[in-house]
Amino acid sequence: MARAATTADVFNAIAEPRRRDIINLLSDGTEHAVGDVVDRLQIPQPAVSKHLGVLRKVGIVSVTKQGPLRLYRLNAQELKPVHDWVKEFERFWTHQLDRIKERAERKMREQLTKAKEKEQ
Amino acid sequence: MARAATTADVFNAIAEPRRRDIINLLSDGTEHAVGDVVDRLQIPQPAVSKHLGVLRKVGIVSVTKQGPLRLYRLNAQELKPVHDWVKEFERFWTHQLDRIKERAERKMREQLTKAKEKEQ
DNA sequence: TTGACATATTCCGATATGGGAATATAATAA
DNA sequence: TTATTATATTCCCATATCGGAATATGTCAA
Repeated sequence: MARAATTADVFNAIAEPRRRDIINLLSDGTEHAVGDVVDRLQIPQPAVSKHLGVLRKVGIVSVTKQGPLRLYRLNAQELKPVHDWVKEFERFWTHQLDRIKERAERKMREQLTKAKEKEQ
Repeated sequence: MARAATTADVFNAIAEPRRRDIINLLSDGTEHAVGDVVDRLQIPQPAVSKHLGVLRKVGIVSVTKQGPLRLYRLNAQELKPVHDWVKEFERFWTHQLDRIKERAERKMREQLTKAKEKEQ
């Protein structure tokens, strides 16, 4: 077997930087025509259409037709599995911050102690 | 150009389900030998070595040698970029929950109102 | 119908993949 | 040294990729 298809799941779909760019652009919650994405991200139109096709296949975006335009909108909740998975690791860098904070506080207490000692 | 290498960045590296499984296994913070991963995840040893190689290349895991064993440990902070990116979309499902909560609360207030009306 | 515009699709080529099987390498013990 | 155990690497294959270029499709207006 080869590498999983980009349309296999959300994790594969968002591996592409340009697709994340597109998602970011759509994250304002409004509908965007393909040409809009092309203009704003400076990506050739066929590439945009293809990327949107991948995102649509995994449900991250949905389309509605309006005349000759195709309006894409974000279905952000499809990203929740990614969030849920990576959230488990939040503690690793949060705790790191805690440790930094603790060290800073200890230092401050030490400073206070020193100052008090001087007073006497 | 073809699809980006799995070692191109964290997003590509974690697209593989088995690699996420390995990351999950290592998330206890302790060191694990390759054979341990093989036993627990029931993945052939060469596959595990290859996946760990990808994860090492992007910095998600690091190795130390201990006799014939290679002990792998997680560098979870490397997952922060993923967390940071996807966190932006948290509001989409959080707000959804808020709406559900609001509806539930409104319903409860209505119930209370009805009960009061009955009292009189 | 014809033309103009918006978008999708197809074809191409270069590339990397992940799995399996076999094999190589490394460390240690007997 | 040799055997054993742990792990990494190599080779092969089927497959899917993304980008670019060209082209097809669809919608509307004149």
